Amino acid sequence: MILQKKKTFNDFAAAKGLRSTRQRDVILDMFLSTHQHVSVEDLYLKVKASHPGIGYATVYRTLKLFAESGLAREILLHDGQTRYEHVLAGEHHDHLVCTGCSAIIEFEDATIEKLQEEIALRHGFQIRSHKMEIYGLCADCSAKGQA
Amino acid sequence: MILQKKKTFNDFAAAKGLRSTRQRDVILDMFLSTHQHVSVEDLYLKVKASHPGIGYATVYRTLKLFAESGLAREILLHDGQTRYEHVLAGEHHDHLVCTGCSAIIEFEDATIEKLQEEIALRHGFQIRSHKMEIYGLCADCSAKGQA
DNA sequence: GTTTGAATGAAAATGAATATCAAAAGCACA
DNA sequence: TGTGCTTTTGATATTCATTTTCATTCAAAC
Ligand SMILES: [Mn+2]
Ligand SMILES: [Mn+2]
Ligand SMILES: [Zn+2]
Ligand SMILES: [Zn+2]
Repeated sequence: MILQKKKTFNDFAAAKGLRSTRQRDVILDMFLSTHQHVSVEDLYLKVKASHPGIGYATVYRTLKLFAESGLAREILLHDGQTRYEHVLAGEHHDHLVCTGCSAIIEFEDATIEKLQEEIALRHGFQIRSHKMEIYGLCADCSAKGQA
Repeated sequence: MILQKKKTFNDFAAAKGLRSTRQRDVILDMFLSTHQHVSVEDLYLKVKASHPGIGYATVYRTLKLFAESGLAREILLHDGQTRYEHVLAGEHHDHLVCTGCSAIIEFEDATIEKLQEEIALRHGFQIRSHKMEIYGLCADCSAKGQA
């Protein structure tokens, strides 16, 4: 699993003629050990804890490379912070975002995806990507709100 | 139509105890005379042309008020600029965004909206808002790409 | 008219993302 | 293993949209 992902990135790097560096190895390890939806700041702090020499800009640049390699996906929610999440092969999902506690719930809906394609077709539009986010209160937060 | 919208804002302002100012009147008129999806910068320039005294910050603040009053909707596409669009009573739509020419096509799909509600229900999630954007190439741009 | 607090506008501050550039490091080749 | 060339890095500066600050102006209640 993790080895497979490292291979994905190494193949990408090789194909692009990128050099292999200690920094990129460390950042990749750290990214693979995180859970969903890390902000650049989050990951930077995590990296800095064990490798204080690694700079901010490098984390930014490297995460962009991960996204480009297909390893990660960049997501922009409504808080002005870019986040990155793991991309599982052939999988796609969208998000429920709690405005109370910032929890993010993932979901997949094949019917919606299909309908999106039909809409695009109807407008002669070629889909390259899409985003769909539902904002509101998660179960916990709406329970608390009423208590 | 326009009178109705002015009333919407005036009622909101009254309810909130906001004062009525020349600036807000001008900005409202200008906003109502624009077409879809104005950026703050766009509107500021338009306002400045006839009312050079009105400041940047006031346009920002006032557009936020319009959104709060239900008159306008804030939309954040992937170009780092907040835009505002008119809200027609009881209407909702989403966007197809062309990454070639920046054209924005609006669409509505009741089935998708319904499915979103079902998904939320399944997760005990209370929807407050949602966004759905499809990025890609519009008919014109994909035709040009092939030519 | 006077008073009082909200609104305004110019300018400064913020904050995320990107660019700059000298120093460090990877890598091909001898 | 060393040399030379090029990429990468990291500290810092810069950019750009947005927000904040704060002295001044103004709306509106008295
Ligand atoms: Mn996710
Ligand atoms: Mn629209
Ligand atoms: Zn929550
Ligand atoms: Zn186009």
